[in-house]
Amino acid sequence: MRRGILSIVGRRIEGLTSPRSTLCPIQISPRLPTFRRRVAGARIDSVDRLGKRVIVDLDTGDHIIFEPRMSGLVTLNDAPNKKHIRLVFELNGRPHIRLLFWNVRGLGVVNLFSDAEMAARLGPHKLGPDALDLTGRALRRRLGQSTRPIKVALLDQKAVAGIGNLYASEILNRARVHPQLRCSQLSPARWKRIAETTRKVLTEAIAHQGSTLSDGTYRKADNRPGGYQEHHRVYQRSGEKCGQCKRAAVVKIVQAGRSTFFCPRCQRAPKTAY
DNA sequence: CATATGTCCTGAGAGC
DNA sequence: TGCTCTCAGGACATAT
Repeated sequence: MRRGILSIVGRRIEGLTSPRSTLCPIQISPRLPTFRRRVAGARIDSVDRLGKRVIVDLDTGDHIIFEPRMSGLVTLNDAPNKKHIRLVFELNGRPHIRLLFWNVRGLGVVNLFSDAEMAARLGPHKLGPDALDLTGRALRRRLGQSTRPIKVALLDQKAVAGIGNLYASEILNRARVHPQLRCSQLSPARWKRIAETTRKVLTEAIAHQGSTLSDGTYRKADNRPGGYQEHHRVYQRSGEKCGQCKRAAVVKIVQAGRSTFFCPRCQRAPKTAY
């Protein structure tokens, strides 16, 4: 998502509009008139990613924080449909481009933060290390004492930033760790394997430009579907053969109100410390 | 403090 | 242009 919009760097924001919509408004802070005033004329210095957020840094010292969340996108010029385009940033220069915030369910959030607000809201005590930089040591330090199931804990952005529900199941399947194991049961070697697998799975997913699921909402910046869903070994594959061992059937359970998919053959629950 | 649960929202799909 | 129901899930608020 970040790569797809890199061409906005160097442009200035000429306008910001929210298309008229009968849908619920996205959460935007500060409110649109203030937001618009603060970004008007600002030059875009860089585009970063932090966990699941896309961060646009302005020469005014402000930062636009996009949180597309589920079924949301930050994209250029074109979106899966017009109906769910929530914000349009008009940029100067040629060719003409517009930065779009597209969001189906209205769960997306857009914030405008100063440097100080960035540190307070997205600093290290608010957000764990990015999943692509994850080490077994860091993961164990943050979660090793927890009594939570490992799958639930992996979704905690304060422990590690960037793992969503889909990838938590895929990571544990590849690491061969049962999702219901408590964090405190896991050995250092196991934490190391989970961290390595996290980096691997997310790197592959990014290389394939993400996963477009059955609802078709996730798209690359050019509005074409991602390809990683073809590589899912367990996610949304209940009853099908596990993509890893190709023998046992994938099982779906619910943890903390979220679906978890796993392979009972690859991911056995050990009887002793693990 | 740690952990668990409810809540927000729209659209897809199942079942009748 | 059938209707109703369930489910999907990030992050936060609230409860325990």
